[in-house]
Amino acid sequence: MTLLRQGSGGQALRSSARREAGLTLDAYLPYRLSVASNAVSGLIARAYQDRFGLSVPQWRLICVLAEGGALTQGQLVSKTVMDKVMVSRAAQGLLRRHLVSRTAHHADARSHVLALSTQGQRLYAEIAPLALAYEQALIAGLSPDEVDGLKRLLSRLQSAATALVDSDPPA
Amino acid sequence: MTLLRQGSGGQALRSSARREAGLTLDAYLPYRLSVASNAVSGLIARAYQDRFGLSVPQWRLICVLAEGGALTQGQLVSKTVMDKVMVSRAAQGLLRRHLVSRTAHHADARSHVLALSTQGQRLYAEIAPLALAYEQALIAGLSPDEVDGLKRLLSRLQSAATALVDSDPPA
DNA sequence: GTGAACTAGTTTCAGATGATACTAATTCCG
DNA sequence: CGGAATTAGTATCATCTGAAACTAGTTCAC
Repeated sequence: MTLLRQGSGGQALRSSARREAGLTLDAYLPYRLSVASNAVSGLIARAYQDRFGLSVPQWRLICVLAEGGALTQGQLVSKTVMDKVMVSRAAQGLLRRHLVSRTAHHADARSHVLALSTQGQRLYAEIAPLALAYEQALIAGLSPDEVDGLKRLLSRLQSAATALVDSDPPA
Repeated sequence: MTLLRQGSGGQALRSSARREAGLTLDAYLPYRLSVASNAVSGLIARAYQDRFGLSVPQWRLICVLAEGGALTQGQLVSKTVMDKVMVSRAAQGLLRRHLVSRTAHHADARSHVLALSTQGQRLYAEIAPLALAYEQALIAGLSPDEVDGLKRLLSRLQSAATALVDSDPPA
């Protein structure tokens, strides 16, 4: 791993400095996490895009609306971990394609309530099995315990990261 | 979790359809992975940007060059899992700041060999401890076994995803 | 009630990103 | 050798993204 070519005139940091630093990209968790996530996201994104013309943000909205019924964009923001701009844009795309309906909020005229249209529900019913098939394909060979453990650790990293963002830096 | 408000006039899919689909965003691994990764990447990216004016791609190059000595951009591509355009741009930025040197490849005039400059090495020595401190802060509370397991599972997901990209779809 | 402070959502603008096309050098192969 | 096919790296363009400004509606406090 570290032994890949370096013969060609390389003048790497004397290994003492590296050992002192203790830092290798391949062993660095944030890097590993990012690379794995990009690989998976890319796969999923291409699948939804190619087959249904949906972006990932759009798919997330559909998914949450299918679970949760009618929601305002603000509620969607908190349920999807996307910012309001992204939700707004994704919603507009879905609206154009009549996959969601938008009705005035009964008590707040600024707010709109989004819900899956019949057509949107049909699309959801079509995509959901595919989404699950991808998940299955990805975790094939892992035990249910491993999958649970993985999810738990991911949550942990996520909350650690958000905590650090707020309460600032470790150095 | 699924019980968050939905009282407000919601007409969620009858739960039978959901159970049949078996799909909940919060339980969907690619989503969890993406959210966790974004949180961590955002944290790291901001840290490097604010304190050193480095983008994550630039930091990756520095890191690999510190490990591996002098490398061509092509070698950097394969070591960083970034495409050649990204490597090219990151390299240009580092070059502008004289953090890397670029010399002609002895045997191939198309190719350039990049290496950390003295200044670049200084910067690396300064950042590395911070990077490790962030990693430590993120995995605080996890046992070494858990961390190893996590890395192993991430690798597994990554290779499953790339395999699926090539050999196409599971449905 | 009326103005200050706030929230929902959209728009705008600037920088990041990715696919594609391009240039220059190299290799392959007859 | 000499031209077709490849490769290293860059530039171009169109899209995506995020931050901040903006609009419209609401709440709060006096």
